[in-house]
Amino acid sequence: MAGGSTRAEIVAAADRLFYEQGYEHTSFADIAGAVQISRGNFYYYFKTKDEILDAVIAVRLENTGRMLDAWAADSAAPADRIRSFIDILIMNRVKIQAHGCPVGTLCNELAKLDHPALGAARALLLLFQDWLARQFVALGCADEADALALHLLARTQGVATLANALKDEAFLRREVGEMNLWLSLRCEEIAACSSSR
Amino acid sequence: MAGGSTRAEIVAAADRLFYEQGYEHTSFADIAGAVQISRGNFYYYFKTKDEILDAVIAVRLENTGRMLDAWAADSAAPADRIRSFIDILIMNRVKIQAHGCPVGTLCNELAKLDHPALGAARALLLLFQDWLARQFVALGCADEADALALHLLARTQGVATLANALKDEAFLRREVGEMNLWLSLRCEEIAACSSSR
DNA sequence: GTCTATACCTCGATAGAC
DNA sequence: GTCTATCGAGGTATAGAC
Repeated sequence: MAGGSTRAEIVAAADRLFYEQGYEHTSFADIAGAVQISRGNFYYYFKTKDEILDAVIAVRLENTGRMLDAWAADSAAPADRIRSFIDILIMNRVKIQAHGCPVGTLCNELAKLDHPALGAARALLLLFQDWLARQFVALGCADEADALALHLLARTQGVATLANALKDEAFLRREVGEMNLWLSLRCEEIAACSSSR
Repeated sequence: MAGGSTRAEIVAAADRLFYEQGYEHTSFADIAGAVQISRGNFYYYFKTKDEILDAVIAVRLENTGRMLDAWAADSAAPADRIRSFIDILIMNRVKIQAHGCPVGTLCNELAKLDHPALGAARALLLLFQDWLARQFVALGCADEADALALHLLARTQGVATLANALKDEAFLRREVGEMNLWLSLRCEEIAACSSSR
């Protein structure tokens, strides 16, 4: 259907522009221009700017869920799955250096604007947290799974923030190495602990 | 002098509002309203919005420098000085949960806007990095001092981002504990290494 | 479903009286 | 040094022709 495709195009363009320029800095004219439609037509699909933000967050939730499913399908071992998560910093290093983490920077901006959609954006973080926590449970750290998930999430956020501010790829790669090392040490501890039982 | 004080008041109000609401979301009317002067008078002190941003960053650089000097004066031991840095997350926890890290969120926003002042904002991060690196050198980790400084800086940024997005004080306190533990382990390693020499 | 035209507001910025 | 008045640009949002 042509209508469904136009709507999807608008959301995709808004998704990209909100990431690259920020939510508030992106105008309807910017989005309409990117999709090559008129502003009037734009309003046929979305009445307010908040509506399109909700749609963008919803589509990001879907895409993130699919990505996590793919990582789970690619690797059976929980440690390898967690490494897939850490490696997004490398995979997306160019965009991260240019625009930061899409999730972290959005939450950041919405918090400043005191925007009601912060709750929805927060769900994106919780999606990652829940998925990571499940991997840590499978790894044998049930007691601290949530804390470990948040710890790793925080470290990736910090690396993304500094990589963006300093445009320092060597730093980014070094920190990814540190995170993988941290994970390996955790795995060794668990192996030692369970074999001594 | 009354003139100098008005200017300082404008910068102080802009500093606070840029932190709380973001740079772009804060209008001249907001700042003028906070200082209780007219918009016209505002332009007597600052011709453009970029000018007041530069002034805010300059005053933040001064204040940060003073804070670092105070920490150095308070503690002779480099490890204790580093702990002073880590503890700002606790000291400023309420504001961090509400508005994030003043430095990180500003760099974030300026990167999205592709704003020329990003370079100046980056100097704020480098001020922290240099100071932390000097403490790590004094601690006996000269070879990796810069990397350790950036690592710690990244972790505080990540904690601030998540604490802001999730409004989770328990997480913030837990991560501060982890960072202090990490520092203690580093100190033990150094002590063991130098005694075995 | 897509367009043009436009209302209405707030923004950054200027001019000039006092 | 402080004010009022105002400009032009650009923002969100609406009305209505096609």
